[in-house]
Amino acid sequence: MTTTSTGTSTGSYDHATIEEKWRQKWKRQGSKPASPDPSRPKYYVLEMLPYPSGRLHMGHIRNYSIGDALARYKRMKGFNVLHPMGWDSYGLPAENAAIKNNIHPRQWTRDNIAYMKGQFERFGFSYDWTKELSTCEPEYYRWNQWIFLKMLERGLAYRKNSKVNWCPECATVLANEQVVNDCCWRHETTLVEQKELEQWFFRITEYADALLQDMEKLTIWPDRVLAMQRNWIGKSVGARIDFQVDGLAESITVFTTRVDTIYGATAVILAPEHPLVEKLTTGVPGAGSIQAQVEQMKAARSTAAAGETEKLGIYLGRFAVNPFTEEPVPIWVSNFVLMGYGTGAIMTVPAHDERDFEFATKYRLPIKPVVQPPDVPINVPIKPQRLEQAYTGYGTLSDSGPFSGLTSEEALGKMTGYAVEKGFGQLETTYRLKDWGISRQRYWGTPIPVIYCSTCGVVPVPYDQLPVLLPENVQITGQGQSPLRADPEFLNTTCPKCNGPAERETDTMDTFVDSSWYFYRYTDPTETSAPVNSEAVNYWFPIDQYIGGIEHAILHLIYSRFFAKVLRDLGLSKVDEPAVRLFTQGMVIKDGAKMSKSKGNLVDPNDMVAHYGSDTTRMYVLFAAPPEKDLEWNAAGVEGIYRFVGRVFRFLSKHAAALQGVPAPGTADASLSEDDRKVLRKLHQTIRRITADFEGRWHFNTDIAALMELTNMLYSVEGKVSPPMLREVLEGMSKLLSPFAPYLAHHLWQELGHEEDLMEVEWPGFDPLLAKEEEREIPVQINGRLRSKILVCEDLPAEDLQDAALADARIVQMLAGQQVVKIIVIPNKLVNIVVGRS
RNA sequence: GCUGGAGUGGCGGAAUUGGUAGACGCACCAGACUCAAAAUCUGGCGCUCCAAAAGAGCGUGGGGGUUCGACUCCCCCCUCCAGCACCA
Repeated sequence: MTTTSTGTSTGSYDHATIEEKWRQKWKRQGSKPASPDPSRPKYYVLEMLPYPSGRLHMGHIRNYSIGDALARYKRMKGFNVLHPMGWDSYGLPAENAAIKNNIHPRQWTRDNIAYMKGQFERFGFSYDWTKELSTCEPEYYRWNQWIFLKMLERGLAYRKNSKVNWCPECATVLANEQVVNDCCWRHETTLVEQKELEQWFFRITEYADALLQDMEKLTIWPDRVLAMQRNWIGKSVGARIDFQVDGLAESITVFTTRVDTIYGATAVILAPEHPLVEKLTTGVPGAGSIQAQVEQMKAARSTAAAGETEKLGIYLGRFAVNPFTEEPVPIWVSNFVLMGYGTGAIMTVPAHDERDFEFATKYRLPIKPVVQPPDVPINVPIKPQRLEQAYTGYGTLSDSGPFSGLTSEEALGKMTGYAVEKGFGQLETTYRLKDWGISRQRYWGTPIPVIYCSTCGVVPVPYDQLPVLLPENVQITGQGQSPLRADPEFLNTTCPKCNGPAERETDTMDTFVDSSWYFYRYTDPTETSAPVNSEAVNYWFPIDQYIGGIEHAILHLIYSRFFAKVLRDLGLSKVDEPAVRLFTQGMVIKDGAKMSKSKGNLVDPNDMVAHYGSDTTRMYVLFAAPPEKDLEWNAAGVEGIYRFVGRVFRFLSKHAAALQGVPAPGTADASLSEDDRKVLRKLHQTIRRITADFEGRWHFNTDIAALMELTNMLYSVEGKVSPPMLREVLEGMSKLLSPFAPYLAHHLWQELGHEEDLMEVEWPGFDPLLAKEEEREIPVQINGRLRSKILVCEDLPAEDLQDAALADARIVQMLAGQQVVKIIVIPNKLVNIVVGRS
């Protein structure tokens, strides 16, 4: 299908020659560095930076084709555009490659970057490479350390011993966000274990409310991303209530969002891991057996896979006193109560909670309704024995002492207030979001800049000793302990405070730290005195458009929002949110599954480029589906785009020489032939359509369809259009094509005799008068059914349109003997004649 | 279960405030060019009835509703995808 023609202007389409020519030219020119320019509106368009895995995949190409189309459009619209690219270059695959192939991770990473950068260039993506950064280089990661130290000063970084997620496959700790269905996010079938370790955490929970609140500013983020984040943060407002343990000087604090149901509480249930379990069971009859059962429950839970597990209960042999009713309720332990949420203890209200209902039914606990649904009269309480399921909605309180008769909404406030007043409760807001564990027991990451001294304790590395360089010659084992521990030169140091012998922290940071703020650094990656150049950041921020995959909806995008707030509070930036607009593109699917190495359904961008060229590949991924939807790969579809590109090329090749030096056409109606007017109209309609799309919903598939229609029309009027008009339309076409198929567009532009760079040319405007149709086919309906069509001139007034419709021969015939009840006339749209039924 | 999204020809998809459903592309069919093929150019192409044309009927997951008119708005239901999931 590719030819070996020389690529002369009359040959068939030879993408290889054309694209190579422009690639060389662009390479010679180099990137034009974007810099702050207050005289022009700025536009920061950002695509998520890739991990340098070795080569780009189709998902990347889709992501970057969308971003590049936008960047090119905005540039032509006169914006000062920042469009950077870099490398998220720390991470496990480099280490695994090192173990497997005996190559240093840095070497492996740099080789990959060099290769992938070549791919970027081959695709003609218009990045400002002067802003390139790579997170594994000290110029970048030293600022991870700097930010860490600032966070440490502010209590936003802290160390604690805690249960953490451990992936045996990765041999490292994972953040909660990296655990998917109890498995590792990178090893979907490897169950994550719980390990007790000393770890560093970022106090993201400090910003939980801000992260939730500021979502209101993210009005142009996809709903599903906002929903996922809201869900992940999981705020719930409720109360803590203390239940005194009968016969012990202890109380059990439960968390509830439904204090209004507390008169219906018939038990208190603890998580098996609850610290009070041992004390509570000491001295009760059968203590040994009870404790053994609890231990068994704990063990069963830690190995249980995801999914529904049967609710099991163990009665502890003790009672606690409901502070509202002052009646004793039994204390149980159950596997459905989670230690990691709330207080690890709940009150059970079987009548008003489905889980409690199930548990109470199984263990024959009393079910006492205390909230009446709005449609049931208050003086007819639901009989417990007739209760078939819990009523979980709000309603009116009954059997609730002095609170009876209140609505749930009223009761929540009043009863919490009462508990606070009496000293056995307090208002409490809980979050599902947990602090971000950032320690990783791996080599290829940013060293955590902390020193442990036996006399001074935890000592931060002084700022003037940054960066703490990652040593290069280290034995990478993947054995579950940071390889840095085995490097005495790195490990052993002196304490900055007392000068005594000390050890460095040997864990490295989660690589999500790297990608949480890289887009700030892009604005000036050469800054040496701070993580960011504030002047540059203040000019470019916020990001006007961020584009990437939905898979980062929680991980990267929540961490980035957190960092934005931290950097703001450190005075490094002024924005609350990093990106005002987020666009999440759909996945690339083939044979019913997401393209992936493991599924074996990859289409290699390199093969596509070799066969069809960059323009065809880029246009295909934009044409096959609207960008937010999943894209089903279809090899025959690529052929279709290739044909279109060739069609444009051949048309131009045939006419370009004759059009050199031809003057611009007049646009005065009278001077133009019918075909000239027709093709000019189509051009202006196409400009209108594509411009509107860039400003709106980005349905590039329909824009490319519009360009196909324009091309089809060019063929249909070939030989009938005047040379000035042909030139006008082809120039317009070059501009309209340039965001999607830059090589072809530049080629057309040059063939038409232009010296200037098409990228610097102004985006075409459209003239509504020129875009206007002269005639229009109007459907005529009878009782809503299409019966005829009439051809009338554009904007024909309603009365005339009605007359024309009623004069139509077919309509006259069909209306014979009918009673016309009403006629609906919508100018430029339709006529609908309503006739009476007889 | 909760949250978000989707369901339109053989396929990908189009229809921006309710107004000709199926733009554009793929596949398929036919014609031109050719000794022939490929490539290219041109035309056809939702389904059913009819030999065909003319024409008629049906048709946007299903059922109801609002309207002169519904892929589009309202109510109920089904299916699929994604995320979360014993969160008190």
